[in-house]
Amino acid sequence: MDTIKEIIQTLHNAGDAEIAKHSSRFFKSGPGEYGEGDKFLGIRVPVIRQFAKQFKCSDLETLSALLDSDWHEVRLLALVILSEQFKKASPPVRDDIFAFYLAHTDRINNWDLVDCSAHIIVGGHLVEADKTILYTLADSISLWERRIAMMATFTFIRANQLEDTIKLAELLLKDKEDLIHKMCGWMLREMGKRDVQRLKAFLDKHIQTMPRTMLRYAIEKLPKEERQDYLTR
DNA sequence: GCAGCTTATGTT
DNA sequence: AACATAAGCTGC
Repeated sequence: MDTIKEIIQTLHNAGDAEIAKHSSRFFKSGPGEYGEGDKFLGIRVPVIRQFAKQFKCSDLETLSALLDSDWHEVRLLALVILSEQFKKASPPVRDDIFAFYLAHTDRINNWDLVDCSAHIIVGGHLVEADKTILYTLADSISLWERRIAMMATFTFIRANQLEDTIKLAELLLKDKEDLIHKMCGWMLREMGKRDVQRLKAFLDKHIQTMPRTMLRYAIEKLPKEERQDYLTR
């Protein structure tokens, strides 16, 4: 059994000051920015994924302690391990992991932490279940809970369930955060790969009020002329 | 404010 | 190896 201290020490040893400096800027950890106060060890994602294999058997208590870390990569490690465990878990264990995830959203507090896990754990749990909780998350004051809600629909889209992506995008249409505009545009685009008529219906309905970034992401896979048409309407 | 570019990462 | 995706950055 690896102790929490051993895991954190292992990550500390793998850190690189230059990468940490770059990550700190890239993930907006400055005052007033969305990642305010976050601290970085400077470890690239593929290296974290290697460590996740090494520590894949960590229990929820250990993962909870890792999520409590001030270090961004320690939290990322915990979420990669948790996501991998979810994929291989039995239904009752999946229930536990899902509940654990929702109980720790305050520590899933940057876009990469959401994007590596929400579609696997929240999407994976809800794809064959009641999805009401998504609308609670989408209504949260937390930017990250709202992003988790939309990211979860990635799994629904892959299962050809397109309805929730549209409903959530409509709920989030007036969101003030650029990171939500991007996420909605991304999922709308993915939805459009399955049903382009449905995407166009959404665009025709909302083009006057959609944030520009959401629109641009959503139309990215349309033919050039159609893209141009939507951009100049 | 917008369109296009750069870097890191994941998938096939 | 080639392609697709995210984010931030930059010049208009």
